[in-house]
Amino acid sequence: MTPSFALVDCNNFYVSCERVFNPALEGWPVIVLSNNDGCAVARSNEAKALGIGMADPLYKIRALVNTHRVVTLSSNYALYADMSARVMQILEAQAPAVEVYSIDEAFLDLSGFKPSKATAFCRQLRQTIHSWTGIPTCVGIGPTKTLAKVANRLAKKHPQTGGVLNLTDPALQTRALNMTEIGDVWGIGRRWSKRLTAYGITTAAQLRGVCPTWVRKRFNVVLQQTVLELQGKPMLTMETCPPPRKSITTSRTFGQRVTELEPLLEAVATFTAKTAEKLRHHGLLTSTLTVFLSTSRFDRPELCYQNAQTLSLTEPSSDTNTLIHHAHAGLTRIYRPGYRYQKAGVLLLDLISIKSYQPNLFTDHTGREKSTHLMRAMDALNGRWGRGTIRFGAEGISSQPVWGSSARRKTPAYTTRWQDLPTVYADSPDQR
DNA sequence: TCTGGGGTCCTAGGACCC
DNA sequence: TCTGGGGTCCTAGGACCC
Repeated sequence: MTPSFALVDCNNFYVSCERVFNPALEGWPVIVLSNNDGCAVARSNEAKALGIGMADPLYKIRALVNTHRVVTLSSNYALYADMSARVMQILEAQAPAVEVYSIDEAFLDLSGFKPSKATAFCRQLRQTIHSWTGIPTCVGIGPTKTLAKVANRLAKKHPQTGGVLNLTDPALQTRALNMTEIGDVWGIGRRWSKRLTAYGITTAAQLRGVCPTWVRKRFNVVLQQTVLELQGKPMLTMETCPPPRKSITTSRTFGQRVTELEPLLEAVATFTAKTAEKLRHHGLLTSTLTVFLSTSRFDRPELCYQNAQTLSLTEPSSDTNTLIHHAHAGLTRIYRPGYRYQKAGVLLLDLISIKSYQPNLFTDHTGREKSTHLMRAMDALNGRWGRGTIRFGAEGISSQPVWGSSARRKTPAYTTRWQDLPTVYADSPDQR
């Protein structure tokens, strides 16, 4: 059976989610900002057409935003995560095998399909997703994941494809690869793009033509795989069940610079609590915690400082209290007065499943049991009434701490919080 | 003044061991 | 003055992804 992959990718995903609940945004240039309203992380086609680039800092595009009345929104991850789940649910129900690749993308295994059937199936799927969720998508089809990616990119770029492009045909493949710049190939970032260009390789078609062994020697196995995939030899397979996580982290840029240790301890406690919650949610335990803090990398070198401290736990744990203690110990060691800190975070490593945990001779069984009950109760309460309803004193009690991120234009959590449920009127506005 | 967050994988080099 | 070799493990840094 010839392998065939489809890549379903939501168009301008975050912006599309916002538009579902605010159709007035349709046709307008819209951008969604990163945490702290720092950079543009999603752009509508109109915003792209104005020249707003991915991850452009807001302060640099301020003039453009004002002149063209670009709508700027803070990111609303609760909404995007929920909308993503709805899209994926449709795929799971309709496609033979699905690999959720990111919040807005999934690979499908279409190996059983004839090429024309695959295209028709994807057109139908696209339509279903749109009418059931309001989210527009594009689909690329190819004999390898990398070629499906190429196809998807072209489907997005060229409306005449009707949102679906099938690159099963070799002649079409060549045409497509000739139209694709080297930096637009999946797996080729800015650095490699530059190095390849220095060798005179500037298109995907040229990259397909180079000797894989040469690439292996000059670059690495990852890029060699990319070459083979472009040649139509599948190196990457479907990963329908996600591999176990290796790390979990929470970090934030502060809304304003922080100089004192006190608020940093509070911020790090909050990040630790959040990370521990994720850890428990995944049924995992950690035995290594890293805490880090830094000034801005854009500061003058003499004002820059960054450091991290890694601590080992005597026993694997997912207890917020224990983890906060370690994080605080680490932070106190790396904190230096006199700097204007911009960011801090917590990283949990050496994760094991709670099922494979083995107590040792010195394990405090009563203590562990108590902790499990306490954490379970906390998670239940916060799940029911919202995150932070019940928290550790170390996290602070202010609803607007000095280190807090700013998110000035956040839309409601339309689909995940009862109070935020949108109201729909059957009559016309002037009758209200 | 203002510049995101959360991941994975590969490689080179050092430490250590026999 | 001459000063082995091979294997493994760990870590930091660099590259990529969305």
